[in-house]
Parts: sequence; C-alpha cells; structure tokens
Amino acid sequence: MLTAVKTAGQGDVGGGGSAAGTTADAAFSARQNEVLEVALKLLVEGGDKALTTAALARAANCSKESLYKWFGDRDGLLAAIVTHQASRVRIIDAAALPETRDEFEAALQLFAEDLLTVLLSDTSLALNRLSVGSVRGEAPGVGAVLLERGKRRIEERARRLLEAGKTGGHIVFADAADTYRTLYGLIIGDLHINALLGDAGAVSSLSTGDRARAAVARFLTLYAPAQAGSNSRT
Amino acid sequence: MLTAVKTAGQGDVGGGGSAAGTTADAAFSARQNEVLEVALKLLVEGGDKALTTAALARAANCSKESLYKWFGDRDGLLAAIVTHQASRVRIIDAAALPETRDEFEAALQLFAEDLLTVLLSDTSLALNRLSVGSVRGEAPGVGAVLLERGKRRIEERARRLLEAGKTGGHIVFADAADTYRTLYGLIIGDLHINALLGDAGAVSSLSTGDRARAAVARFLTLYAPAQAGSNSRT
DNA sequence: GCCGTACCGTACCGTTCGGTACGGCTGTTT
DNA sequence: AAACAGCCGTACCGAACGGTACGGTACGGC
Repeated sequence: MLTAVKTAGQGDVGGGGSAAGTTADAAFSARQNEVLEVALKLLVEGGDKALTTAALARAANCSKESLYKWFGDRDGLLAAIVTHQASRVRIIDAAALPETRDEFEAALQLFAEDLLTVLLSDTSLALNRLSVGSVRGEAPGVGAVLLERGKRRIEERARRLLEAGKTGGHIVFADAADTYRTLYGLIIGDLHINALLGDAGAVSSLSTGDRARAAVARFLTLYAPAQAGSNSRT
Repeated sequence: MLTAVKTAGQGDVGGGGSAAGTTADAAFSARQNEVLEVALKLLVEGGDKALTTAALARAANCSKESLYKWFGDRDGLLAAIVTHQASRVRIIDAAALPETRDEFEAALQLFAEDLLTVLLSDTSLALNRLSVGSVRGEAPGVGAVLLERGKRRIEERARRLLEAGKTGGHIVFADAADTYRTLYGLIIGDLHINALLGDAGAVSSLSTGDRARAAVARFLTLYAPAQAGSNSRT
C-alpha cells in the first residue's frame, strides 16, 4: 500500500532529536532529513510563500548558510522536499499479484483507498499546490517533473494491477492507459481539484472506504468480461 | 455551450483600440476590460510571478496609479481578472432541455466536450493555477472562491441536465451530487491535474470528441435504468 | 479662457526575500 | 593542545515588488 505519512504531531524542532522514522533516506543525511521535515511542515501550514529560507532556518534551528550548502538554492530545496516526501510514500506493491476474483477486487479496493488517502492528504495537497504554481509556460517547472515521479509510480502500480486482472480474466480492456484513466476518474472525480482549491467540504462528504467501494464496483461493471460492458473503442 | 474564448491573437497593446468583443462586461469599463485582457494574457504566458503591477502597467500602457485606483490592490486585480473571465465564459444552457433519448445523449455529449475544452484551455489552466497557488491554510484564498463561481455554474448546468435525464427515464440515480462526480470523473479522469502540472502530452492524446463520446457511453452504461447498473448505494 | 476629470509616465519609498559573508561554538582527529 | 570541520546565529547586500506621490497632458463642460 501507499502508506500516507503522518508528519508526526510532535514537530518540535531541535528537541529530542529522534528524527521521526528516518534511516538513510537515500541522498540526504539525518540532519538534512530533519530540516526537510520542518520545511514540509511549513509548506503544509503556510503554502509557498511561508517557506522562506529565513523562516525555515529559524524553524529548523539551522543556518541559512547550511541550507544553501546542502541544497544549492531555493529551487534545489523545493526539489529536495519533493524527493524526500516521495521516498517516504513507498509502494508496498502487494508483492503477490491477485489471482482469484476476490483477491483482484480486494486489490482494487485497496488501491482506490490508498489513492484517495494520499491525494487528499495535507502533504500531498501542499506539494501539488507548489508544483502547480511553479509551472511557467514551457519550462518543466520546479517540482512538476519531480512530483511526476510520485504520480508515475502510482500509475505503474495500477498498470500492473490492471494487467493482472486482465490475464486473470476478471476484466477486459484494450488500452491500458485509457483504462487507468477511467479507474482514476471513477475514484477521484472532482475531489482532487476541489481539495486543491481549498474547498473543505469536498473531502468530508463520504468516507474513503465507501467512495472506494463505489468506484471499484462501477469500474468492474464497465470492464466486465462477459457481456459487452461498453464501447470497445480506444 | 460554454464557448471557450480565444484571447484574440492580435494582443497588441495600445494599437487599434478595438477592444476585442467587449460591450459593458458588467462591473468594468471598456478601458478596464482592455487592461484585464492584457493581464490575463500575461498570466497565461508567464504565470503568477509574471503578473506584476509594473509589468501590467507597461504591457497595457496604463499607469500603476490607475491600476490601484480601479482594483484597489493586487488581490483586487486578481479577483477582477477571474470575474472578468468568468463573465466571458457564458453558459448557453441549452434552453431546451432534452426530451428524447437521443437528445439527452447529445446534450451529455455536448456537455462533455464543453467541459473538456474549457478545463484544458490555456486561460482556464492559468486561472486554476493562480487560484490553487493562492490557497493558504484556511483562508478562502484570493481567487479560489471566485473561481468557484465558474465551477458551480457548470455544476448547475450538469445538475439540470441529469435531472432532465432522470425524469425522462433515460437514467436512474439517487444522489445527484455523487452522480455528477462520476460523470465528471469519466470525462476528465486525470487530464486536468496532468495539464495543471504542465504535462504537455496529457492533452494531445485523444481528440476531445472521442474522449467525450467514450465518457458518455460509459456513463450511460452505469446509470442505465433497466438492469441494475451497479450499486444502489449513495 | 478656465476648471475638473481622467489618465499616463516616471520617480520614489518601505519591505521582503534570496543569497553571501563572518564570527563563534562544539566535537573530533592527530 | 592544536588544528580542523561542521554548524549556528546574525548581519549584510542587492534586487524586486507592492504601493504611493507628483508632474504633465488630453478632453469635455461652462
């Protein structure tokens, strides 16, 4: 599963020093991950503009000089935040691909719930807002491509899942990309964009479990193998 | 229909003076609409940061003083841009609600195409990026609520359309809001968020006509009246 | 001819922010 | 103990931006 990360309520800085979950995050030292955590918190709370180098240095009890030494410049910092968070959202990837129909349905259900949980989490929303805001004309934008890594990974998981369902004979489709798009649409609808726009009411309406269940049911109806579910096109 | 606005290729400023379509836009004078047009152009081309008061004054051949006199402050300017654009995207609202099954299907198709066209247009994307970026914590955000006006209006049109289909006996549903969400999801999928993130390839993949057709077919399959389409819940 | 209005262009101010530099503290190495 | 490396805290710089003020100009009413 995707395991959304709760940013640890005790975000006190400089305190106990127990650096959350950590362990080598790959490219960053423990101290650096600590700072990135605080940066993410600032971003979630105050948005793009709240994350100034001075504010981060103050909140994380580090010097601006260190920030620039570690991350180069502000864009580098933003990129680091994104990759850091991406590394924390790991895909368990249900090593065992589903075989039976029930397993497949359960896997779909789990995927749908994970997708809803992650996409509507505070951190994901903040990161998406940041990335969306940094798209200028044609340039890849600061975090856009990096955030894509997270999106692509989820897509990859879904793709494998769909293929498993196809070979298992539980669903039928021709174009995997289009099929994924449909699944995504059924699960998310306009929830994501509404949440991004700050519509608080959008999220609360229904439990993620119920929403996921409804989406999976509809998806299975559309792509049922026996009767011609819908259109064969695309 | 929704009639996406082409921002007029000849965006030259101070030139001919033929102020695009205009006519009293409601709250703004001709000159002000002219300036708002230029502002929108700047926003589309360069994103949030490109729209500085100085840049706008230079590009629109007006003085900063006038900008502040007209719009109060920068936020007022942004709000004015949003309302200005919202007033240009008018809903023809197909005065005649569909009666026959064919009419209903055609109306759905038209709605789907309009939605795709509008949501993926340059201006809509720029405005959405702006609004998304201006969401801070709990505050309504600068353009968020205002942009909501546009979203809500589209929702309203869809709602009426769905009700017409229900009374006509072409579809069956219990929760109108959830049904609309499903329709939206089938039409848009992850296209909108991908486009917002700057994924150029997202838009081109399929013609809007084909996408709309596929979405409508799936939607009608799910909500067909005769056989129990899917789940009755929610 | 004179005034009021509306506007443009430019100069200006205060603040903020990204980025750099320096001094001092602490722990480690040799 | 001396040298060193890493880091914090603070001060500083230059640039950009939001917002304001001032002088100049075109135009319509009286």
